[in-house]
Amino acid sequence: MRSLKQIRSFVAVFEEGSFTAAALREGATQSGISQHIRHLEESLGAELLVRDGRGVIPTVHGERYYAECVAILRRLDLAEAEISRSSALGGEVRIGLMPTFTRAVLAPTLDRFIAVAPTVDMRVTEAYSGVLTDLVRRGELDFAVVPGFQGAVGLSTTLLIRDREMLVASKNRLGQHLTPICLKDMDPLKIVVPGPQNTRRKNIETYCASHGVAIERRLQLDAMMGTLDFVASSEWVAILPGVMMVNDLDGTRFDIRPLDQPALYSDFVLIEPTRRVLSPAAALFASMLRETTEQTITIRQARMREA
Amino acid sequence: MRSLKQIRSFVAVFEEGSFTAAALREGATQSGISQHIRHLEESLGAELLVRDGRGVIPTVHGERYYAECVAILRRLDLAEAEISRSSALGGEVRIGLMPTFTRAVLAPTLDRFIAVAPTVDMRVTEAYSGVLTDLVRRGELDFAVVPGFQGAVGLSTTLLIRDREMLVASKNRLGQHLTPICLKDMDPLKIVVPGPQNTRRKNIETYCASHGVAIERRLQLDAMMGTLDFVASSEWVAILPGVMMVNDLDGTRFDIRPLDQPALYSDFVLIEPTRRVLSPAAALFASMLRETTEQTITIRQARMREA
DNA sequence: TTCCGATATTAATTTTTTTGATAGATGGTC
DNA sequence: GACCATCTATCAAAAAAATTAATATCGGAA
Repeated sequence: MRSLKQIRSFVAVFEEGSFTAAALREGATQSGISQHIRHLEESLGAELLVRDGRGVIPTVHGERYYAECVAILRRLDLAEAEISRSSALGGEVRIGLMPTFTRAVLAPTLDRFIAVAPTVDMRVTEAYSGVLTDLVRRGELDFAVVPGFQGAVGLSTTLLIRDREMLVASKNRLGQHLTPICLKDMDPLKIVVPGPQNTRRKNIETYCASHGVAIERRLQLDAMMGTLDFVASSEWVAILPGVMMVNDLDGTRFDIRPLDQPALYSDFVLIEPTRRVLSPAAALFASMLRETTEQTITIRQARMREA
Repeated sequence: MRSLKQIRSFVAVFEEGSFTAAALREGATQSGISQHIRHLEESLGAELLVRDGRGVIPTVHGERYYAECVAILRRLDLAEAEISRSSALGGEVRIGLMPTFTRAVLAPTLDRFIAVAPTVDMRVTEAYSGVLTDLVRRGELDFAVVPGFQGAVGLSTTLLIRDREMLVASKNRLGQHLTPICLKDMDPLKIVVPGPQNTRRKNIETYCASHGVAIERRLQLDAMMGTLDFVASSEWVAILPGVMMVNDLDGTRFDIRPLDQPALYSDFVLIEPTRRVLSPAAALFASMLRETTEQTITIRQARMREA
């Protein structure tokens, strides 16, 4: 007979592309997962997954069945959420944020959230988008905020915010703090960039290449704190999302100028496992995070108009 | 942890209104059902059913959860149907029909069906609507055709056919075979009727009462074959759905005249368990049954125009 | 070929489910 | 109001199913 465990196992294998990874995610053994899938296939009388030496590939049946299974799991989660956690703010909220968000908008969001939901057990993980995406897919995080991208199996994506990229340098190195700048006027650049696995790296390279911005030297730093510290004390510059620089708008430490002609925008999306539904507390935190970020941007725009 | 068995048990209890009945339907023991419901309620942290001495009554949570559960089971059934019995006509089809349908339209439908689906294991149950409804709800029949009525928990209803009621008497007793008749012109009636539990009984009584048709004597027969036989050999009459009289349109055995001023119509609906999806074979049989019945009515209308 | 990284298989173990028996509760009835 | 019929709850034993750990097997890449 069919069971939810079998279905959850299948969904996990489908999304992870491997029995072993699915076992890890489900807190089970590879052997157990293997048997679940076998029983499922037997009882359906059809192959769902083709095993090749390096993992699994879904069959046509598998694709269709997966779509239904995810929808079913989600619906079940929703039905149960409506009953169990009926609008009560409680339990735990586990979220993942990139340094972009932890630097400036996390703290004020947490302040507001904790005031409203004092009993919630809050856990924030700081990491880069690849790690966060994995954690969300594996169900270890309720949601994460990552750069906009072209989806992933098993994840639902919602645009959280669109923010402008800034050229950041140490104080008095750029001048005209908070006024728009055309990057081409500044080249050749000595620029600090994240590693090639980082989504923003590609955006930056593409922007420079297509607008003829010459780069004199690149320094690859995958440490956000390190980048800021280094930029603050050197002649190097960095291109960073505006949202992380709210606390430096006073110009005492950095010169910050929005890229212009053309402006460069970055999307940040909220990702969550499709098979689950956000708890009320998690949903509240997400909406507070959006609000705080939007306020941040509004404040910056006001300052920019002054400047 | 939650399981499909628990959910199926809950759906069964909800629909049957009793643990004991649910156990019977699920082929389990009352004890097992009881424990499933308890675990479900524990894991949801909410009561779903209130136990009173004569069965159970759902709570508000129970109502909502039930609706979701049925939808989920149905969706799962659909997903699996798409894979397993992917459009192949096979397996078994178990249907329930009242004598109204078995008398004349079953045979030609079966002829056509068997020709198209020779490998299907076909099982027909003849019974009255109450029994058929129970059998469908308990999942022992794929579908049944019963008089139109106001739904039942867990059953989906589709109108199959609307048919005209006929006054039936032995040959030459009414005269003007196949021409419309106003029942009031014939009263007082000596009429054979089904028992009060029969849906059509109520329709007949209501019709007579509201159109001032006097009934001299009633004879209650819950045997359709017996009714016909008795009517054929006596001065008693009966009011019967036209669909069961197709083979007697030639007038050699009965005088048959449609009720008129006003005409009396009866609805027949197809009922199936909401939680399941009709197999392709069952769906095919249902559509053939409808076609045959419609042809039957068309033939009768042609004959009536001739008369 | 050989190795590496997968999945499959198997038998023992653990956990869960199911059962049968019984107790308890409730409403209807005389 | 006691009795009766008909429910559900509980519990411990039995049965069934899931899970594990160890190991076999398979398929591709170097």
